[in-house]
Amino acid sequence: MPTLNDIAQRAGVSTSSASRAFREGTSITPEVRERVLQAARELGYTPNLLARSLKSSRSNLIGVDVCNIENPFYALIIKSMENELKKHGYQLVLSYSNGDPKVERKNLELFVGMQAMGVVFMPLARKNMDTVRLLKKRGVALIQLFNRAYDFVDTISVLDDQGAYLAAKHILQHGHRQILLLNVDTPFSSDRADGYRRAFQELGIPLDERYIRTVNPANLSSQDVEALLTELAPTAVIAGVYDLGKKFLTACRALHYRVPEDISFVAFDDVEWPELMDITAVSQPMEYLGLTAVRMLLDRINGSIDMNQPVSTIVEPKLNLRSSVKTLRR
Amino acid sequence: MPTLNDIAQRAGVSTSSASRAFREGTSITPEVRERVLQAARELGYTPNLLARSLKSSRSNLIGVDVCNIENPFYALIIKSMENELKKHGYQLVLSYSNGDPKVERKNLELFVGMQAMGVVFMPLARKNMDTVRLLKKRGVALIQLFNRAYDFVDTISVLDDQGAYLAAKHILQHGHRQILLLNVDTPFSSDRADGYRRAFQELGIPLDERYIRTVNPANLSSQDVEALLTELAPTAVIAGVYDLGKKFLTACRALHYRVPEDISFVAFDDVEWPELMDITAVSQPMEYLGLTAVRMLLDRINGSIDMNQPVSTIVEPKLNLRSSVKTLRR
DNA sequence: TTGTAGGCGTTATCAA
DNA sequence: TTGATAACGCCTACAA
Repeated sequence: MPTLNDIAQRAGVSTSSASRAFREGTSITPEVRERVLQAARELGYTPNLLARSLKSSRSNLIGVDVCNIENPFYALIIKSMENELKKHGYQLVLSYSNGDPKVERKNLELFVGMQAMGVVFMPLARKNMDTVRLLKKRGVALIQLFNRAYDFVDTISVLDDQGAYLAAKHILQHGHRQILLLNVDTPFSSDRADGYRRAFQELGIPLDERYIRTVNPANLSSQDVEALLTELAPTAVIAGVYDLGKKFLTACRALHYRVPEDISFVAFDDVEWPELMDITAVSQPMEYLGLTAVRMLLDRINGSIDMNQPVSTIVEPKLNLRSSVKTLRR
Repeated sequence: MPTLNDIAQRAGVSTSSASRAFREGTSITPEVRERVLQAARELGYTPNLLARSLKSSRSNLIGVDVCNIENPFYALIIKSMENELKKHGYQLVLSYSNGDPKVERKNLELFVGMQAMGVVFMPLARKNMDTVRLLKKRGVALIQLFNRAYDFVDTISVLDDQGAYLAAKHILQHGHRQILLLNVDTPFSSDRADGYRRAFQELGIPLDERYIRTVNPANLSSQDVEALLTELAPTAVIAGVYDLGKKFLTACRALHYRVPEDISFVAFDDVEWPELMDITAVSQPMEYLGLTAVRMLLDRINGSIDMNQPVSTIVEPKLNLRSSVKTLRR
């Protein structure tokens, strides 16, 4: 494994000159640089980024902890972040916590150890106060996505209640009254139930709280969903989160319900199948989320934001109208 | 930022003792170790993994370059790899090349620079011979996924022609004859067209080569697919790759074709929507692929495989039967 | 078991 | 512009 020294020797210059040849804006004669680069080519030399980072105390690493990669929604955000980061010379390091706070903690600590200059994570709960504080104290640029779990950390979140509001209103306006909201008990940005209630209120329609069902997507079986559907006999369903939409559709198949003929439906997160299946869905701007996250990180890293107080960006979802909501005559 | 030295001082021991306190299997008095760890806690110290890697020349980094993350299929492989890698103390570093060989090269070079101990990539073409050779020469454990582009590199691939064979046979046995294969021109593991032809041959059914259409998923518009469907009027379609399935379904919507009433369909890659839409699909064992990749990497890294010759693992896909293929009476 | 000293590969400082 | 020298933070003989 050739080192800078080997190159320097072969090129007949000092190590410092060799070092300079590999960096921009260093004072070096073009001729010397070329000689060094030539030697490097011959020996197949590549700068050791570990040593470079150690010396310069700039790792250019950004740690990203994702809670659930199976959701293609997150994949798109990662892609967006990776693209933007690379433009600025940073490298994305990926971890999954699967929503487990203990794993999240491990991952965050690892990022600290790797001297990551920035970290993006998606806290499901406020369970790692010490570790997050440590990151902050270390001066690591920090962003929490979707959930404002730690109030001293920059946040990017989505106005989920607005999504539920749009969905519920849309369905109500099509004449439905028994609208099942499959709500999630994760403490995300804002409670979908609020938006749901707001829609009823605004339209002056009485609300039956039984139709708001808080469930845990991780534990919920398709059978559970089937049971809910038969128990409550809703004419329409809002899936509060991506996975729940899948479970709803699976349950529909088992019960031989057709959408929208037998039951109307609005999905959350418009990726992959809603478009294919012509299903109306609440949509979040994934690329924008990723882009914003990176920008906020870089602003912190470059000190463009020198305030101590945390910044919060809230993004509004929209409703992509398709044909999964039937008009009911009453 | 506290260093090992600071900890040592505070604990009243030497740097080496402090160092030992953080590692397993080192000879150190429990009492001393505790004092060191206590000091670390007080100062919020975390070992600098960069320095550690530099010194020990073990970065524990595994670089993964993905060609297309939008395909949830890849996301699942990444998840599987990340899980397995973490168990063994390695960290996944992620990059996207989007199928661009130039970007792929950049990414591979970056991995070298980061002193990655292993690299997994998905070459679309054999365009980076120099760089891949360099990796190999450097002793980086190397795996190419899906495409045996470089013959001196370990490979994990899927028998794609088998997938196409199973699909075509299944459709033929349901009485179809005009079966459009949307084939891809990426030089993947094995040509789907071969499997398609094999099915016809085996059943002694004459084949019309016009029904094998090699297309480029990246450039192909839904309109193109519509045009193909109207031109050839197939009674069934096999989408050779994930994205093409989506485009097919979109085209169906535009043309008001129903699956399977008006046209039968088999998808490639059984993730996300085929199950929801009750569509028969060729399925690849994603978790197994990821797991195998990691095992092969670790074997190389640990020298369990000390041969020079490359290893190749080929996985067979299966056909998940659902109800998107109609039986034709002829 | 503990401490000392040297070095991993690079960059920064300072003279020349 | 160039080169010698000293770090960056850690690990590891080796000696005590």
